[in-house]
Amino acid sequence: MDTEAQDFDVMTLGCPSRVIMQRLGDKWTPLVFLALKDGPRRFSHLRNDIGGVTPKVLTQTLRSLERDGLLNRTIYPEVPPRVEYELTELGHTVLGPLEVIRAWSQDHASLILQARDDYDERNDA
Amino acid sequence: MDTEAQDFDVMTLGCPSRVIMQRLGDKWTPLVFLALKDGPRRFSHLRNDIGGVTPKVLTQTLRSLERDGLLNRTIYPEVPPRVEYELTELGHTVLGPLEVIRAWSQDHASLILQARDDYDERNDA
DNA sequence: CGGCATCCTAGTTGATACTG
DNA sequence: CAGTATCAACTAGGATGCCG
Repeated sequence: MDTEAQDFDVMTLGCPSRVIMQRLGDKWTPLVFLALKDGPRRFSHLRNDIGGVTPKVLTQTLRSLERDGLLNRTIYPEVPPRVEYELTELGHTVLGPLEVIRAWSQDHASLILQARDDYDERNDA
Repeated sequence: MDTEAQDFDVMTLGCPSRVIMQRLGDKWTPLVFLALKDGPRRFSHLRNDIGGVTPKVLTQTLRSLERDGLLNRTIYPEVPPRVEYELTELGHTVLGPLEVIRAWSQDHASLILQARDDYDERNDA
């Protein structure tokens, strides 16, 4: 079958692709992806990797991503319990785009910080 | 001069680069960038291009981006007033990363939508 | 035309404590 | 260990109306 995916346009109000894009950009999603890029990780591992995340919010984020088919959650019936999260095939395809954003952010952070200082100085000094 | 930019790590709580990344991912920022990619645009033009944005939020977004040095605001002293927004050089460098995200979102929207349906059906039908 | 001021709501985030 | 429950902000976002 052909793609016909170009009905989607993020500029249009209510277009699903816009919601998708927003999910990618939310506060914790990119960080979860980056934490999972090298393979499966346990809950507590993720919590440690992602500075400042609380268990509740981490759970929420993971659930959303699981729902969207971007990662899998595997429960190992052991004592103590073990749960692993792993990117799906679809999830792996986001890694590239996200890395680009991450790189840009890290590379230009100091420039932007300075632009802010300049702006603030000009406008209320 | 050398880069020394690698002090920044989005995984670290409080790292500025994380804030930057979040700004890129907020609700309207990417859409503003995409609306400005082909050159300067007026306020009302942007408002029309970006489905669902209110004037207040558009203004807020534009101000933030101006403060971050990503776009310039030019006032033409005419009657009626004309104000144009244009990406700065720095602003143009985000366009690439953002287009990648946009493309991914539009290309995979239907897959994700379906994953959601499947998930919801499995879990509460 | 291009905003700003005001008020308001509704969803998100967070701190803390507790459980299977 | 891997969450859930509860409660308390917080604040982004929206509706409306006025001004230079």
